[in-house]
Amino acid sequence: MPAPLLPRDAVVDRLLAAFREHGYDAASLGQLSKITGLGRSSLYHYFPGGKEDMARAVFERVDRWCDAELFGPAGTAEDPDRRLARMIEALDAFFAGGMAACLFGNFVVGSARSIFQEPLGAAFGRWIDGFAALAMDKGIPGPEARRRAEDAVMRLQGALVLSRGLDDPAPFRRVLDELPAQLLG
Amino acid sequence: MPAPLLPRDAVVDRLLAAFREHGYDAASLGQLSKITGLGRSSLYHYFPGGKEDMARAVFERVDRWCDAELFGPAGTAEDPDRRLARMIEALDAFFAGGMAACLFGNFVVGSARSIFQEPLGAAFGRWIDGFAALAMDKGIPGPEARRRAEDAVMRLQGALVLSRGLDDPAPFRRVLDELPAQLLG
DNA sequence: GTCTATAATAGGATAGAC
DNA sequence: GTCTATCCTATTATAGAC
Repeated sequence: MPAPLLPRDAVVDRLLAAFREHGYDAASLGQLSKITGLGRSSLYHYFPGGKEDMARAVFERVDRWCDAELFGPAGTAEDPDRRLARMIEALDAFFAGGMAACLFGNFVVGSARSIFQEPLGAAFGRWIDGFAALAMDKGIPGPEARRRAEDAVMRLQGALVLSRGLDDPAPFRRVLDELPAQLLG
Repeated sequence: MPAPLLPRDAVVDRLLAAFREHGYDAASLGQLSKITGLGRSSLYHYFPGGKEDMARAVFERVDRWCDAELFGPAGTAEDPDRRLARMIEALDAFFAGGMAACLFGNFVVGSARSIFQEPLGAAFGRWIDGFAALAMDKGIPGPEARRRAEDAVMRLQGALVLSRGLDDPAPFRRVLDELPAQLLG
């Protein structure tokens, strides 16, 4: 048997890039094959369930990324301000300064919405929970922390849409800069 | 010649519903034909340029809706608070309480992004300008008004993503409720 | 202005060789 | 694990009758 051209994780990374840029329905197997450098059959070897399997793997990868880079630090003893500073750095890199779309944001339309409805709600819920936990660690009372956390998620999602719509990273930049005061101030 | 089954505006309305729900790339002519009740050939009669023409017509229709329902009232002598209250009502209806996606938001991904890049930036710009004009009418200084207006657009877009992601109208509802204080307070 | 028919292409998915 | 070849469906778009 030939050796794998790419480790599975690398394949999933490239699939992620495609689903972020085109959305679920519009990401064609041809594009996915091209961007991974794998033939259709190789993709089906990794993902027997076809495109839906690929999207599921990508979805889970982003979920794991969030746990590791975003909300993993929440469990540490580090103070909330420093943890948030590291989250902001991670968000900036992950979203390419606001010019890369959010997979979850893309999946609220089209057939992805029905296919991934439950994990999608859970993923957004974890974002809110993660931010709320941070605010509560800072001493902000539960209901207010939750309100701020929801605001943070909305502002990030909205900033990604606006930055891409205007083709200008400034809105996303500003939301990141204001996040410490908005969430923990 | 047979009479038109639907006035052109009604056709565009139904196309809008499809592009909102599926996005540009994923909205197939089959779906568009089905949702309008028109055969493919009739669609090509209305829109000789095919899907791109249909999307253009839909885009312009939303633009006109914004002028009429959202920023048209900005020119009136009515006080800013009342004008905003009417905008909020219009937004609530247009976005079905947060459960209907935004066409502009959908068009920041896939091939729609490259096709509509310029009108898309202009549309988001008009949203910001419209809200900023309202805040300035209320006496808020230019730069601060502009900052609040950008925030308003981001929050609305983000709330639509979040409400659809959570399958819960509450985030959009809250953003609408808080809009008067956030923009004019 | 709408219809049926059709062309040409791209879509998702599978089979079997190596 | 990758490849080529293939199947079937759906896709965009056009032609021509009424």
